[in-house]
Amino acid sequence: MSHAMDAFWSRGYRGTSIEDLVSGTGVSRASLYTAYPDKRGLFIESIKRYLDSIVQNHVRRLKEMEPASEAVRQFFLRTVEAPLAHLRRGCLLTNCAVELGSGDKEVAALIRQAFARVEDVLCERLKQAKKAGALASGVDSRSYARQLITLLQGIRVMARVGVDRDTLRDAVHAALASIKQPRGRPTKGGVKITRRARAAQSRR
Amino acid sequence: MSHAMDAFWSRGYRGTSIEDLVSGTGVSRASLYTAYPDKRGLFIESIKRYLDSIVQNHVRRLKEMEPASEAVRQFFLRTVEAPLAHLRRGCLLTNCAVELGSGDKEVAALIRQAFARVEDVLCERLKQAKKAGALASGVDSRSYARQLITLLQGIRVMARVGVDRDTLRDAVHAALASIKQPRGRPTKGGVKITRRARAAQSRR
DNA sequence: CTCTTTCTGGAACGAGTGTTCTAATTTAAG
DNA sequence: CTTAAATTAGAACACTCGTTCCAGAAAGAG
Repeated sequence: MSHAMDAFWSRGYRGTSIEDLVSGTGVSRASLYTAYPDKRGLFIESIKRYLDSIVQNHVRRLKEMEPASEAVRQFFLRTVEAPLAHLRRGCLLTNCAVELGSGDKEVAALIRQAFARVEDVLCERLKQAKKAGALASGVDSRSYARQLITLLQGIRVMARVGVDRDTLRDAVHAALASIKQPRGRPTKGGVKITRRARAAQSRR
Repeated sequence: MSHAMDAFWSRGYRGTSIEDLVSGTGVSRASLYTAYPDKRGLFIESIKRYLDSIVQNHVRRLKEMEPASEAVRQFFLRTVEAPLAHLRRGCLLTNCAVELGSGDKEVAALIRQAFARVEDVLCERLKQAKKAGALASGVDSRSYARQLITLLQGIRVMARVGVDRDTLRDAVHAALASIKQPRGRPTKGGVKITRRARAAQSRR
């Protein structure tokens, strides 16, 4: 159920009641409990749905874009330049990670696994970027990937309490300093930001 | 109330009930409500207590240690080498930031303000480190500070779901790569890690 | 049509929530 | 001691929570 995912995403696990899910969608209480064993079961299914849609989408773009250095760069720029509502909502995985911690082992494992997957893809692309000369040869791809995915979680936290977009932009640009920027402004699939659009997004 | 702070820290705002606070300490329901207007009031007071004790302590060490480059380095090493229980518990501010988002404006402002304060101190010390030649002159102190405090939030998220300590260590070392390390191993107040202690801490 | 299955709204349940109130008990002051 | 203030345990209140149950409506199959 997509509405369940949205609810958990916006209001968290404890913050979302069965009533919210029932009234927010056409499904009845009874048939909800025939489809899923309990709230937690529905929650886990929502996480998996999130992984297969939102996360999968980001990963795909990260994997497919060329050159690799630009794929990595855009991966973070898209995050930090996202609409304000998206920034405030954060990431379902990040939110769950903090709310539930490692108390629920199944959920924790699911989240760790997703983090590891993104780290792997980042690492792979960083290696390619290094081979292409867009990344200093002294940089360890694995460590750098780990740094970046940790930074991503931090961005999600900061954005959620309303830290200025400029602060997040600064953090990202500093972290991406080791990646050499291409000559012209990127346009093919890249995030092209006009001054007008930028001003509109920064508004809070 | 120190016990309230601990409870909110470990189990979050929604996860902590008045009953938890009453049974966990010697105070009665009635006198709790004479001391604080409601649960939220007590919660805010707990956050302030956290700021004045835990955060203040970390900031003090960050400000006082010499040289500045080592102060910054140790600030992050202490975090990542902390006992496992501490890592799992995370940071009260990070946890609250994610759990409550920017819904509660007073809480959100309190947290943003704390983040900004740490950022400022980090920035100040980075400037000193640069002047001392321990930081490349091309690095912008403000941006770097923002990168580091964002990374810190990320560490808190990752640690909470049980991501390997090695991963976090890697992330930190990569992020601190721009800071030149001193000649000998630091001992005066620094975190000295024997191989035995390291093995014990990494265990999970 | 009938029969069977699936789904519905809504009642009901027991437990837990934050908060208020009362009455008894402890503590401190004069 | 007496008197007054503070603090206690615990009942009570008005919810909300997740979950189960049930009578009826809808839908599909034969």
